[in-house]
Parts: sequence; structure tokens; C-alpha cells
Amino acid sequence: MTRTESILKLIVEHFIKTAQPVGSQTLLDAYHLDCSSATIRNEMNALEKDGYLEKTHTSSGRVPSKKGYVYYVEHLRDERVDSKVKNALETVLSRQAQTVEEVIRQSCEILSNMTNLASVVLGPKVEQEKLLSIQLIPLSPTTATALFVTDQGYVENKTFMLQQGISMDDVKSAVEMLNKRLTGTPIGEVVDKMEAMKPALTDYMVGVGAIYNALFQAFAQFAAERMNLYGKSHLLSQPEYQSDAGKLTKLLGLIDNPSELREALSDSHEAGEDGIHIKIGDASGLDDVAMVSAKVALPGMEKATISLLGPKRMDYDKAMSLLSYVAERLDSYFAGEKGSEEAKCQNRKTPSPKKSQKSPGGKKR
Amino acid sequence: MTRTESILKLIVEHFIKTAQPVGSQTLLDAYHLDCSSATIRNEMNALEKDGYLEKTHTSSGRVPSKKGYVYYVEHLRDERVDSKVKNALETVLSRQAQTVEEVIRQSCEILSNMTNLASVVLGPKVEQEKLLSIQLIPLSPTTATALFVTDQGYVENKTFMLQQGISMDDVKSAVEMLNKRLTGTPIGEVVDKMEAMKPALTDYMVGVGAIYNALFQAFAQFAAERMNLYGKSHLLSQPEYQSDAGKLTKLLGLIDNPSELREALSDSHEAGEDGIHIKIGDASGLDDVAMVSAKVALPGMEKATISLLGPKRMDYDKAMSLLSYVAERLDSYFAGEKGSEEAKCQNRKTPSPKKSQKSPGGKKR
DNA sequence: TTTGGCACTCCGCCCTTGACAGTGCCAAAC
DNA sequence: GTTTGGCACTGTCAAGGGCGGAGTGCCAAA
Repeated sequence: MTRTESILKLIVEHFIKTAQPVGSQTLLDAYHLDCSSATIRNEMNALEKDGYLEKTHTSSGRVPSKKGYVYYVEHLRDERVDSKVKNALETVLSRQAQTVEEVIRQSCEILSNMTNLASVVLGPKVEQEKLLSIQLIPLSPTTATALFVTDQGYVENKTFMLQQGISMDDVKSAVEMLNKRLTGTPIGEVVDKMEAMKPALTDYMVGVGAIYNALFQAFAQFAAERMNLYGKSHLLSQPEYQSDAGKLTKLLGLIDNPSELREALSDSHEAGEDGIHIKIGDASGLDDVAMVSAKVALPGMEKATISLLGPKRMDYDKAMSLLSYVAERLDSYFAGEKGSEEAKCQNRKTPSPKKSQKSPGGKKR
Repeated sequence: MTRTESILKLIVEHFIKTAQPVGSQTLLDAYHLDCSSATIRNEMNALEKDGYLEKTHTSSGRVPSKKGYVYYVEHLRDERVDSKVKNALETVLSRQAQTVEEVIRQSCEILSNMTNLASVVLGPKVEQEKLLSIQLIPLSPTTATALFVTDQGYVENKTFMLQQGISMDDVKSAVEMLNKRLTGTPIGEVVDKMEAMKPALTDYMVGVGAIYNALFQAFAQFAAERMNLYGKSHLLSQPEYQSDAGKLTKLLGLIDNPSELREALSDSHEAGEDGIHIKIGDASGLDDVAMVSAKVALPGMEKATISLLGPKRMDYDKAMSLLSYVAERLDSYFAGEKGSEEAKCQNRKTPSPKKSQKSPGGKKR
């Protein structure tokens, strides 16, 4: 690691810790470097020229730019997994007979607590799951609940009122008919298929109306709502948001809007790609947001995505290491390996710090 | 209405509009009163002595105190329902074959949009509902989803992994057994009942373990999660929260914590009480929060509570009138009256402005 | 009882000021 | 030719002073 690199590294890490622009003297005081502040200034100058650092104003300390963060993440960060996390995770996993939801939830809580970031779980895309059955549960003469179950165990329920003049039996037979025709259909195609069936089922249509709507709504939700957010409150304590109410408002607006958030998240993790993926800055209008994501294979289902969400100035080092570790461990756990040996957790490809050609050393003055 | 009262009324209303302490001259400028500012000052002084007004500092305008708000709400507010709301609501209700969830959701959106407040829907207490059935949906040889359905159409689903050495058949027979014994049991008693059954079912215990946990978690959620929040973003735009980051953080913390919020809400609306209920100030540490709630009878179910949540300085007038109107209309809608005649909406007892004995007129100087 | 007038108070705003933490650059030293 | 100390310069931030404004309380006159 060249001196230029290690200075960049220290700047990034110091900024992550303090959230303050870092100057040459500060750096010298905090870490004993065997050179003077003037030298550091020169190096900083060069780094800024190459786009790794930025200044907030003419005579302020430097702040890592997006390029600087990316370089740091790709080349300079150390891998480190706190044993506290390992222990906490093993405690969670060793509990008997847990539901999948619980395991994920608790793992996310651990991640959020250790990193001070919010964690988002994005369920597998439901479009490819197949409709297993529609069930009707009559509640009263005029109301009923419809239950839609997919082959992956995802359930959506809708309560509706019967339209006037329609008996429960009408609805029942309509549901039976729908079951016969739709079972096994991928969720993504259900609506189309119903549309195509329409001519054939005019007889049933009286009863089907409500069911149809319920189905339609349910499937709209299938897409949007399979998402959970944990540790939101950590975001509130981040200094960048505490001072700037506007940023906070924007961020919270995003977070409260599942479909928007899903969109922002999902395009960050390209189809099928494994390992850790990071995205820094400008997610739909928000410039001070970054995100680290990993995929986890749920038992018997498609993969879910776990992301850590926070300010651009997040501890990437920690976030990536922990997320990678947890994702790996969950993978093996869900694959049925109950054992807690760590040896099994080595095969995930965290894009590990690697030397690159274009290091920020070359000066072309 | 005495002059003292109308001054209090104007002060409250002006403060609700501007969020600024209101002084004597300001009041005179905004509304043409046929007296001088000095007179108003005297009145204000009296109102402050009686505890209806407060000053933020020695020489500032007055702000309504909690007592002032309560008096305003009980005696001074005018009933007024914007026809926009009526129209919007009728549009929603006239759509065919809606699910109950959708109707409630859309009604809340209307309320939130018109009042700029957040709305909270608290489902009926699930403890009294009865377990209708437990269903098992195998997903793979080692995973399954358990479905719990109550007689009111509420559904909870949990996915879990089978413990090693337990076959799907074991679990199936365990579920069958649980179904036989637990069907019809009120949710609140299920856990106790299972505890009591334990000795009798040691044979099944191997398979029951996971189900037991799933049940347990599901029922914990039954209590906590039957709650929806809409229009959170309106809170962000309130001036009192925009300037004070601490308050906002606290409030969001509360909102993000379902069980805490539920607690804060539920004790505000005493058992069975109908009509509109309001709560001003100090909800669990938060002093700048107020809430207006109403109960709505869901079809075939117990009553749900709809609340509007916002700063103490909210437009009570509007909030109460609209909420009362919407609640009444939903009641009749869910009771099966699809008609949109307004005549049906008169029987809800909004605690209407009433003259009271202890009006803030008596001066004892 | 109401009113106009007056002195007083406190907040918020703007401006200045000084301390401070930076930078850039240069000439000397290694 | 890199490194270093020194120096001038720049922008931020917090504290302080001065002012105008919005408000109050009180008093004496109508």
C-alpha cells in the first residue's frame, strides 16, 4: 500500500468516525505518521486533483468523494468481523424450532444494532411463484375472507363484502372454479389469465366480481409488500440527518413508501448476482444515501436480499464484513447445516480488497 | 357565547393556523373586533389567570394551554364537514366489490390528506376471536408454512424449518391433533391451553415443537400488529416538528414501534365507548402530540378504532368533524347500506359544543 | 368598563469580531 | 527531487452588541 493510499484510507476512516471534514494536522495528531502536515497536504492535494477527495469549501478539510469511497471499499478496507456478532448470531440460530421470519428478523436486528444502520429485507420476487390455492372463509352471511397461498408459502388475505344479491354459494362455486383453472399459474400471469378467461366465465361472473378484485389487490401487494425494514431508528441518530431536516424528511418519505424503496433497492442488485453489492449516492433523488446488499437463499424459496441502508458516510468496512458474514451464515443455516463451525462460512465471495492497476499514486503534474 | 369565549376561540383558531403565539394587536388586525387591543389584553390576562392560555415567555403572545384546547373542543368549535370529503368518500364507497381493507385504507388516506394528520387504524382486539383452524402447507421436505385463521377472518402465517429427525408426517399429525383440541378456543387462551395440554401430548411433542413456537409467535403478533398507519409524511411537514429534530425523532420512534403506539392509543379509547374521543398531550413522554379517535364497526367483526394523530396544535374542529363524519358513514356502509343519502349519518353522538357551567368568564380579581 | 398612551421586556436579526482550522505556496534543508 | 517549516490567506463558527418589533402591564382619562 503506497503512502498515498494509506493517507486516503486514514482520511476515509477518520471521516467515517467523526463525520467531520479532516485536515492535515488533524490526521497527523490522530495517527502518528512519520511525515509532516505539509507533506500530507501535498498528498491530499494530489488526491483531490485525481477526484478521490473533495472540499466542502475553499479552506476546509477534505471529505471522501464517491470515487474515494469506491476506491476505499475496493482496495483499502480490512476485513473484520466482530466476535460479538458471531456470538449473537449463533445464539439466535441455536434456538430450536424458529420460524424463518424470526431468524431473518433477529439477524437483521443484530446487523442494525452493530452497524447503526437500517436493514431492509426484500423478499424473493413473487411473480414466479405459483398460485397454490384460493380459500374462502365465510365470516358472516355477507362477508368473507379470501386466502391466496403460493407454492412458496406466501399468503395474502383479503376480507370483502358480498355484493347485494349474491349468495355465499355463488362465491363458493366461483372460487372453486378459479381454483381449478388457476392453480399452478405463476402469480405474474394470474391477472392476464383471468382476463383471458373472462368470456368463458360469464355465468360465474356475478360471484366472481368481488373475488376478482380481491385477487387483483392481493397480487398488487404481492409485488410491493414483501419487504421488511428494521432499525429505522438508527438512521435518526446519524449526525448528517439530525442537523438537516430536509434530508431526513426525504429519506423518511422514501422509507415509508414501500414500492418506491423497493424500486430503489431492486435495481441495485442485478438479477441473480451473488455476493456483496454496494451502491453509493443518488438513489432516486437522495444523494446522501448508500447501501450494501447481499442475497440469502431461503429454504425452499428463491433468494431474498438483505440490505443495510445508511448515510454515504457509513462504515463500509464493518457493514460489508458483517453483512457478508451473516448472509453466508444464514445460507448455510437454511441449507440445513445446523452446526456452528465457522469453517463453513468461507465460500462467499466478498469482493475482497484487491490491488488494482489504477491506484491513486500516479501524479501527472 | 361571551366575548371572553369568542376571544379564546379566535386565539385557538389563529394559533392553529399560524403556529405562532398570538398577541392582542395581531388578533385585532386579523379579525375586526369592536374593541381595542387593550381590552383584548385585559381579557387575555384573565384567560391566562384562569389557565386557558399560556405565554412562552414574559412578553410574548399567548398560546392555548391544554385546558384551553379542551375548552375549545368541548364548547367553542363549529361543526363543519367539507363537501370535498363527502364526495371523495362516496367515490370510494361506490366502487364495486371492494375489500374491507381497501375501503378503510382509502378512507384513511382521505382523512389524512384533508387534515394533514397521520391516521392510525387499530384493529379489533384479537384476544376474543376464536381460532378457526391451523393449516399446514409443506413447501419442501424440510420446510413448511403454518397458517392460523381466526373466526373473524384474520390470518397469520409463519414459515418454519423442520427440526432434524422429524418428518413432515409427524408435523401433520401434530397439527391435526392441535386442530382438534384448539379449534374454537379464543386466541387469548390458546397459549394457556397448550401449556395445560403439554402432559397429554408428549407423544406428539417431537412434531409439535416447531408448531408450538410458530403458534406462539403468531399470537404475539396477533396482539401487536393489527395496526396500520397512513399519511405519516404529513407529520413531517408540520412546523413544530420541522424545526425541532428532537421532537420528531421521539415521535417517529413511537410511530415505528407498533406495540408502544398501540399502548398509547388503546388506553385513550376506553372499552366500548362510542363516539369521538380526544386526547391532548403527554402520551408516554411526548408532550406535543394530540389524537382524535373514533370507533367503526367492521362487518362481522368487532369494532376497529380510527385515530388521527398530530401535533397538539391541530385543527381539532376539522379533524373531529371529518373523523366523525367518516366513521359514521363507514358504519352505515359496513352495515350494508350502500346508499349515499346523508340522512343516515346523523345519529353518531359527536360530543357537540355544549354550554357548560364553568365557562371562562367569571373573574375573581 | 373601555380606551389610548407609555414604559418596559424579551426575542430575533444583523453585523462585527476574534479564534480557529484549514489550505497553498515558497524557499530552504536533506 | 522530496520533504519540511513558515507564512499569508480564506472560510467557518460562536460570542457579543445594537437595534427594531411585537408584545405586555399598568395607569389615568373618557
